[in-house]
Amino acid sequence: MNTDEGSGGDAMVPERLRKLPSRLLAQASTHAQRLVTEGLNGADAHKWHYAVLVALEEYGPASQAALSDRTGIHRSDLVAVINELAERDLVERAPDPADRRRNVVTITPPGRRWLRKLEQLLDAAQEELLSPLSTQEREQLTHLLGRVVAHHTPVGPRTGHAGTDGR
Amino acid sequence: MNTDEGSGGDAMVPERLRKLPSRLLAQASTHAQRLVTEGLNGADAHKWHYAVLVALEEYGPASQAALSDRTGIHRSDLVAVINELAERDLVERAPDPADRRRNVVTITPPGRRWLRKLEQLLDAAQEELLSPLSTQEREQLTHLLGRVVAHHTPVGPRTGHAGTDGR
DNA sequence: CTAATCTCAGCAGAACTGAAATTG
DNA sequence: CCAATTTCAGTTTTGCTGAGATTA
Repeated sequence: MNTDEGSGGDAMVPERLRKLPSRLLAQASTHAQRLVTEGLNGADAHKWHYAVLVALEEYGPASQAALSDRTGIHRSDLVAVINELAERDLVERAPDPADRRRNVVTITPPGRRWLRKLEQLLDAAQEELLSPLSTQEREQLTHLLGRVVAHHTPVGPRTGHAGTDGR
Repeated sequence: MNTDEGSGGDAMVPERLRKLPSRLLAQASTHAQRLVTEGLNGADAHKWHYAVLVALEEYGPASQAALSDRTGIHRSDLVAVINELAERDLVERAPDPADRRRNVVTITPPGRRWLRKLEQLLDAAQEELLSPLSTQEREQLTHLLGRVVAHHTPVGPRTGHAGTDGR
Protein backbone atom coordinates (compact mmCIF):
# COMPACT_ATOMS: atom_id res chain seq x y z
CA MET A 1 0.00 0.00 0.00
CA ASN A 2 1.32 3.34 -0.96
CA THR A 3 1.38 6.04 1.63
CA ASP A 4 1.26 9.77 1.23
CA GLU A 5 4.85 10.03 0.03
CA GLY A 6 6.85 9.22 -3.02
CA SER A 7 6.08 10.91 -6.26
CA GLY A 8 7.97 13.50 -8.18
CA GLY A 9 11.68 13.95 -8.63
CA ASP A 10 13.17 15.57 -5.58
CA ALA A 11 9.58 15.70 -4.46
CA MET A 12 9.95 15.65 -0.72
CA VAL A 13 13.46 16.96 -0.37
CA PRO A 14 13.35 19.91 2.05
CA GLU A 15 14.06 23.29 0.54
CA ARG A 16 16.88 23.89 2.99
CA LEU A 17 18.67 20.97 1.37
CA ARG A 18 17.60 21.65 -2.20
CA LYS A 19 18.99 25.16 -2.35
CA LEU A 20 22.20 24.53 -0.47
CA PRO A 21 24.96 25.65 -2.84
CA SER A 22 27.38 22.91 -1.86
CA ARG A 23 24.70 20.31 -2.51
CA LEU A 24 23.69 21.81 -5.84
CA LEU A 25 27.31 21.77 -6.86
CA ALA A 26 27.70 18.14 -5.88
CA GLN A 27 24.63 17.11 -7.82
CA ALA A 28 25.45 19.18 -10.88
CA SER A 29 28.97 17.83 -10.85
CA THR A 30 27.73 14.26 -10.64
CA HIS A 31 25.49 14.75 -13.64
CA ALA A 32 28.29 16.47 -15.52
CA GLN A 33 30.76 13.67 -14.89
CA ARG A 34 28.20 11.07 -15.87
CA LEU A 35 27.46 12.81 -19.17
CA VAL A 36 31.14 13.30 -19.93
CA THR A 37 31.99 9.70 -19.07
CA GLU A 38 29.15 8.33 -21.15
CA GLY A 39 30.02 10.61 -24.04
CA LEU A 40 33.71 9.76 -24.14
CA ASN A 41 32.84 6.13 -23.71
CA GLY A 42 31.79 6.20 -27.35
CA ALA A 43 35.49 6.43 -28.24
CA ASP A 44 36.87 4.21 -25.48
CA ALA A 45 38.21 7.34 -23.87
CA HIS A 46 38.01 9.00 -20.52
CA LYS A 47 38.52 12.56 -19.46
CA TRP A 48 42.21 12.22 -18.61
CA HIS A 49 42.93 11.11 -22.15
CA TYR A 50 41.37 14.31 -23.35
CA ALA A 51 43.19 16.46 -20.80
CA VAL A 52 46.60 15.05 -21.69
CA LEU A 53 46.10 15.43 -25.42
CA VAL A 54 44.85 19.01 -25.05
CA ALA A 55 47.85 19.90 -22.92
CA LEU A 56 50.22 18.37 -25.45
CA GLU A 57 48.60 20.11 -28.40
CA GLU A 58 48.49 23.41 -26.56
CA TYR A 59 52.00 23.57 -25.15
CA GLY A 60 53.89 20.95 -27.10
CA PRO A 61 55.87 17.93 -25.84
CA ALA A 62 56.29 17.71 -22.09
CA SER A 63 57.59 15.56 -19.29
CA GLN A 64 55.10 13.68 -17.19
CA ALA A 65 55.69 16.02 -14.28
CA ALA A 66 54.84 18.99 -16.51
CA LEU A 67 51.77 17.19 -17.79
CA SER A 68 50.69 16.60 -14.23
CA ASP A 69 50.84 20.34 -13.60
CA ARG A 70 49.03 21.17 -16.81
CA THR A 71 46.19 18.73 -16.41
CA GLY A 72 45.74 18.30 -12.68
CA ILE A 73 46.23 14.55 -13.01
CA HIS A 74 48.13 13.09 -10.10
CA ARG A 75 51.67 11.97 -10.94
CA SER A 76 50.92 8.41 -9.93
CA ASP A 77 47.92 8.19 -12.21
CA LEU A 78 49.58 9.74 -15.22
CA VAL A 79 51.62 6.61 -15.79
CA ALA A 80 48.56 4.56 -16.64
CA VAL A 81 47.06 7.30 -18.82
CA ILE A 82 50.24 7.65 -20.87
CA ASN A 83 50.48 3.88 -21.12
CA GLU A 84 47.03 3.71 -22.63
CA LEU A 85 47.68 6.53 -25.06
CA ALA A 86 51.08 5.18 -26.11
CA GLU A 87 49.67 1.71 -26.64
CA ARG A 88 47.35 3.14 -29.26
CA ASP A 89 50.10 5.30 -30.80
CA LEU A 90 48.28 8.48 -29.87
CA VAL A 91 51.37 9.78 -28.06
CA GLU A 92 55.00 8.84 -28.10
CA ARG A 93 57.01 8.41 -24.91
CA ALA A 94 60.77 8.69 -25.16
CA PRO A 95 63.51 9.33 -22.62
CA ASP A 96 64.70 12.92 -22.51
CA PRO A 97 68.33 13.03 -23.72
CA ALA A 98 68.93 16.22 -21.75
CA ASP A 99 67.70 14.79 -18.45
CA ARG A 100 67.36 11.08 -18.42
CA ARG A 101 65.10 11.01 -15.38
CA ARG A 102 62.40 12.37 -17.63
CA ASN A 103 60.20 10.99 -20.34
CA VAL A 104 59.26 13.35 -23.12
CA VAL A 105 55.69 12.77 -24.22
CA THR A 106 54.69 13.93 -27.70
CA ILE A 107 51.35 13.88 -29.45
CA THR A 108 51.26 12.00 -32.76
CA PRO A 109 49.21 12.80 -35.88
CA PRO A 110 46.71 10.03 -35.04
CA GLY A 111 46.61 11.56 -31.55
CA ARG A 112 45.56 14.89 -33.02
CA ARG A 113 42.88 13.26 -35.11
CA TRP A 114 41.58 11.38 -32.09
CA LEU A 115 41.55 14.62 -30.11
CA ARG A 116 39.23 16.16 -32.73
CA LYS A 117 36.85 13.28 -32.16
CA LEU A 118 36.99 13.61 -28.38
CA GLU A 119 36.33 17.30 -28.70
CA GLN A 120 33.13 16.61 -30.57
CA LEU A 121 31.95 14.07 -28.03
CA LEU A 122 32.82 16.40 -25.19
CA ASP A 123 31.08 19.37 -26.77
CA ALA A 124 27.97 17.28 -27.14
CA ALA A 125 28.15 16.36 -23.45
CA GLN A 126 28.52 20.00 -22.37
CA GLU A 127 25.64 20.91 -24.65
CA GLU A 128 23.43 18.31 -23.05
CA LEU A 129 24.55 19.30 -19.56
CA LEU A 130 23.69 22.96 -20.09
CA SER A 131 20.70 22.43 -22.34
CA PRO A 132 18.23 24.15 -19.98
CA LEU A 133 20.28 27.35 -20.09
CA SER A 134 20.51 30.07 -22.72
CA THR A 135 23.84 30.97 -24.26
CA GLN A 136 24.12 33.97 -22.00
CA GLU A 137 23.25 31.94 -18.93
CA ARG A 138 25.87 29.37 -19.81
CA GLU A 139 28.48 32.09 -19.93
CA GLN A 140 27.27 33.47 -16.63
CA LEU A 141 27.49 30.07 -15.01
CA THR A 142 31.00 29.31 -16.23
CA HIS A 143 32.11 32.77 -15.23
CA LEU A 144 30.75 32.46 -11.72
CA LEU A 145 32.16 28.98 -11.31
CA GLY A 146 35.51 30.19 -12.57
CA ARG A 147 35.58 32.90 -9.94
CA VAL A 148 34.73 30.49 -7.16
CA VAL A 149 37.30 27.94 -8.29
CA ALA A 150 40.01 30.56 -8.74
CA HIS A 151 39.39 31.91 -5.27
CA HIS A 152 39.86 28.51 -3.66
CA THR A 153 42.75 27.33 -5.76
CA PRO A 154 46.09 27.73 -4.02
CA VAL A 155 48.77 29.67 -5.85
CA GLY A 156 51.53 27.09 -5.52
CA PRO A 157 50.75 23.69 -7.03
CA ARG A 158 54.37 22.54 -7.00
CA THR A 159 56.55 22.73 -3.97
CA GLY A 160 58.70 25.82 -3.75
CA HIS A 161 61.55 24.95 -6.02
CA ALA A 162 62.39 25.27 -9.69
CA GLY A 163 61.88 28.94 -10.33
CA THR A 164 63.52 29.73 -7.02
CA ASP A 165 60.98 32.41 -6.52
CA GLY A 166 61.14 33.49 -2.93
CA ARG A 167 57.67 33.27 -1.49
CA MET B 1 60.03 36.70 -9.65
CA ASN B 2 60.13 33.85 -12.05
CA THR B 3 57.09 33.35 -14.20
CA ASP B 4 58.21 30.70 -16.63
CA GLU B 5 56.22 27.82 -15.23
CA GLY B 6 55.23 26.02 -12.12
CA SER B 7 54.23 29.03 -10.14
CA GLY B 8 50.74 30.36 -9.84
CA GLY B 9 47.62 28.33 -9.27
CA ASP B 10 46.40 26.69 -12.47
CA ALA B 11 49.35 28.37 -14.10
CA MET B 12 49.82 26.31 -17.21
CA VAL B 13 46.46 24.60 -17.47
CA PRO B 14 45.19 25.10 -21.02
CA GLU B 15 42.20 27.35 -21.41
CA ARG B 16 40.23 24.60 -23.13
CA LEU B 17 40.43 22.67 -19.89
CA ARG B 18 40.06 25.59 -17.54
CA LYS B 19 36.76 26.79 -18.90
CA LEU B 20 35.16 23.43 -19.49
CA PRO B 21 31.89 23.55 -17.52
CA SER B 22 32.05 19.93 -16.40
CA ARG B 23 35.56 20.49 -15.09
CA LEU B 24 34.66 23.73 -13.32
CA LEU B 25 31.76 21.95 -11.69
CA ALA B 26 33.98 19.11 -10.52
CA GLN B 27 36.51 21.51 -9.03
CA ALA B 28 33.96 23.76 -7.42
CA SER B 29 32.20 20.74 -5.98
CA THR B 30 35.43 19.38 -4.56
CA HIS B 31 36.14 22.64 -2.79
CA ALA B 32 32.57 22.83 -1.56
CA GLN B 33 32.64 19.34 -0.10
CA ARG B 34 35.98 20.00 1.53
CA LEU B 35 34.74 23.17 3.19
CA VAL B 36 31.53 21.52 4.34
CA THR B 37 33.35 18.48 5.68
CA GLU B 38 35.90 20.59 7.54
CA GLY B 39 33.18 22.84 8.89
CA LEU B 40 30.96 20.08 10.20
CA ASN B 41 34.00 18.33 11.54
CA GLY B 42 33.95 20.93 14.31
CA ALA B 43 30.87 19.19 15.70
CA ASP B 44 31.85 15.60 14.88
CA ALA B 45 29.19 15.70 12.19
CA HIS B 46 29.02 15.06 8.51
CA LYS B 47 26.60 16.21 5.89
CA TRP B 48 24.27 13.22 6.14
CA HIS B 49 23.67 13.97 9.80
CA TYR B 50 22.53 17.41 8.78
CA ALA B 51 20.37 16.14 5.93
CA VAL B 52 18.53 13.63 8.12
CA LEU B 53 17.87 16.11 10.90
CA VAL B 54 16.61 18.74 8.46
CA ALA B 55 14.27 16.23 6.85
CA LEU B 56 12.95 15.17 10.23
CA GLU B 57 12.41 18.72 11.41
CA GLU B 58 10.78 19.72 8.15
CA TYR B 59 8.37 16.84 7.63
CA GLY B 60 8.19 15.15 10.99
CA PRO B 61 8.92 11.53 11.95
CA ALA B 62 9.57 9.19 9.06
CA SER B 63 10.55 5.67 8.14
CA GLN B 64 14.07 5.11 6.88
CA ALA B 65 12.77 4.54 3.37
CA ALA B 66 11.03 7.93 3.48
CA LEU B 67 14.18 9.53 4.85
CA SER B 68 16.13 8.05 1.99
CA ASP B 69 13.77 9.76 -0.47
CA ARG B 70 13.88 13.03 1.40
CA THR B 71 17.64 13.25 1.75
CA GLY B 72 19.04 11.35 -1.20
CA ILE B 73 21.01 9.10 1.13
CA HIS B 74 21.16 5.55 -0.13
CA ARG B 75 19.05 3.11 1.86
CA SER B 76 22.09 1.04 2.76
CA ASP B 77 23.94 4.00 4.16
CA LEU B 78 21.07 5.37 6.18
CA VAL B 79 21.42 2.57 8.69
CA ALA B 80 24.82 3.80 9.86
CA VAL B 81 23.72 7.43 9.91
CA ILE B 82 20.70 6.68 12.07
CA ASN B 83 22.86 4.51 14.31
CA GLU B 84 25.21 7.39 14.92
CA LEU B 85 22.41 9.85 15.58
CA ALA B 86 20.53 7.45 17.86
CA GLU B 87 23.66 6.66 19.83
CA ARG B 88 23.92 10.31 20.77
CA ASP B 89 20.18 10.58 21.48
CA LEU B 90 19.70 13.06 18.66
CA VAL B 91 16.98 10.91 17.13
CA GLU B 92 14.86 8.07 18.40
CA ARG B 93 14.33 4.89 16.39
CA ALA B 94 11.31 2.80 17.24
CA PRO B 95 9.42 0.07 15.38
CA ASP B 96 6.28 1.31 13.62
CA PRO B 97 3.26 -0.31 15.31
CA ALA B 98 1.21 0.09 12.12
CA ASP B 99 3.75 -1.65 9.88
CA ARG B 100 6.36 -3.61 11.72
CA ARG B 101 8.76 -3.73 8.77
CA ARG B 102 9.40 -0.07 9.41
CA ASN B 103 11.29 1.96 11.94
CA VAL B 104 9.91 5.33 12.81
CA VAL B 105 12.68 7.86 13.30
CA THR B 106 11.93 10.95 15.35
CA ILE B 107 14.08 13.97 16.12
CA THR B 108 14.62 14.68 19.81
CA PRO B 109 14.98 18.07 21.55
CA PRO B 110 18.77 17.65 21.78
CA GLY B 111 18.63 16.76 18.09
CA ARG B 112 16.96 20.08 17.33
CA ARG B 113 19.55 21.95 19.35
CA TRP B 114 22.37 20.14 17.58
CA LEU B 115 20.76 20.97 14.24
CA ARG B 116 20.95 24.68 15.10
CA LYS B 117 24.66 24.26 15.66
CA LEU B 118 25.17 22.38 12.39
CA GLU B 119 23.24 25.07 10.57
CA GLN B 120 25.67 27.70 11.82
CA LEU B 121 28.71 25.68 10.79
CA LEU B 122 27.17 24.98 7.41
CA ASP B 123 26.25 28.59 6.81
CA ALA B 124 29.82 29.56 7.54
CA ALA B 125 31.05 27.00 5.02
CA GLN B 126 28.71 28.28 2.30
CA GLU B 127 29.78 31.81 3.09
CA GLU B 128 33.41 30.91 2.65
CA LEU B 129 32.69 28.94 -0.50
CA LEU B 130 30.90 31.84 -2.15
CA SER B 131 32.99 34.61 -0.65
CA PRO B 132 34.24 35.92 -4.02
CA LEU B 133 30.65 36.50 -5.19
CA SER B 134 28.21 39.28 -4.40
CA THR B 135 24.83 38.49 -2.88
CA GLN B 136 23.21 38.85 -6.27
CA GLU B 137 25.78 36.63 -7.93
CA ARG B 138 25.27 33.96 -5.30
CA GLU B 139 21.57 33.93 -6.06
CA GLN B 140 22.31 33.75 -9.76
CA LEU B 141 24.64 30.83 -9.27
CA THR B 142 22.26 28.81 -7.12
CA HIS B 143 19.44 29.56 -9.53
CA LEU B 144 21.40 28.41 -12.57
CA LEU B 145 22.65 25.31 -10.77
CA GLY B 146 19.12 24.54 -9.65
CA ARG B 147 17.88 24.68 -13.24
CA VAL B 148 20.65 22.38 -14.45
CA VAL B 149 20.12 19.89 -11.63
CA ALA B 150 16.35 19.90 -12.05
CA HIS B 151 16.67 19.25 -15.75
CA HIS B 152 18.80 16.17 -15.21
CA THR B 153 16.96 14.79 -12.22
CA PRO B 154 14.52 12.04 -13.12
CA VAL B 155 10.96 12.62 -12.03
CA GLY B 156 10.26 9.30 -10.34
CA PRO B 157 12.74 7.90 -7.84
CA ARG B 158 10.08 5.89 -6.03
CA THR B 159 6.77 5.23 -7.65
CA GLY B 160 6.28 6.09 -11.27
CA HIS B 161 3.79 8.92 -11.58
CA ALA B 162 5.09 12.43 -11.26
CA GLY B 163 2.80 15.12 -10.05
CA THR B 164 4.39 18.30 -11.32
CA ASP B 165 5.72 19.23 -7.97
CA GLY B 166 5.73 22.92 -7.44
CA ARG B 167 8.33 23.68 -4.85
C1' DC C 1 3.57 -15.69 -3.90
C1' DT C 2 5.04 -11.01 -4.49
C1' DA C 3 6.55 -6.68 -2.59
C1' DA C 4 8.48 -3.48 0.79
C1' DT C 5 11.63 -2.56 4.58
C1' DC C 6 15.81 -2.80 7.15
C1' DT C 7 20.36 -4.54 7.50
C1' DC C 8 24.87 -6.15 6.31
C1' DA C 9 28.82 -7.37 3.53
C1' DG C 10 31.34 -6.24 -0.18
C1' DC C 11 32.38 -3.87 -4.76
C1' DA C 12 33.93 -0.05 -7.99
C1' DG C 13 36.38 3.81 -9.30
C1' DA C 14 38.80 8.06 -8.26
C1' DA C 15 42.07 10.59 -5.90
C1' DC C 16 45.71 10.30 -2.94
C1' DT C 17 50.06 8.36 -0.04
C1' DG C 18 54.49 6.34 0.40
C1' DA C 19 58.41 4.47 -1.14
C1' DA C 20 61.78 2.26 -4.42
C1' DA C 21 64.81 2.96 -8.49
C1' DT C 22 67.13 6.04 -11.44
C1' DT C 23 69.38 10.16 -12.59
C1' DG C 24 70.95 15.06 -11.78
C1' DC D 1 74.23 13.65 0.30
C1' DC D 2 70.11 15.78 -1.37
C1' DA D 3 66.45 16.63 -4.92
C1' DA D 4 63.53 15.51 -8.95
C1' DT D 5 61.28 12.09 -11.91
C1' DT D 6 58.91 7.93 -13.00
C1' DT D 7 56.71 3.98 -11.37
C1' DC D 8 54.27 0.73 -8.43
C1' DA D 9 51.64 -0.97 -4.59
C1' DG D 10 48.38 0.09 -1.32
C1' DT D 11 45.00 3.19 1.29
C1' DT D 12 40.94 6.07 1.72
C1' DT D 13 36.64 7.77 0.53
C1' DT D 14 31.99 7.53 -1.39
C1' DG D 15 28.32 5.98 -3.40
C1' DC D 16 26.37 1.79 -4.97
C1' DT D 17 24.91 -3.59 -5.57
C1' DG D 18 23.11 -7.68 -3.93
C1' DA D 19 21.21 -10.64 -0.86
C1' DG D 20 19.10 -12.30 3.61
C1' DA D 21 15.54 -11.85 7.15
C1' DT D 22 11.17 -9.99 8.46
C1' DT D 23 6.59 -8.47 7.70
C1' DA D 24 2.57 -6.89 4.64
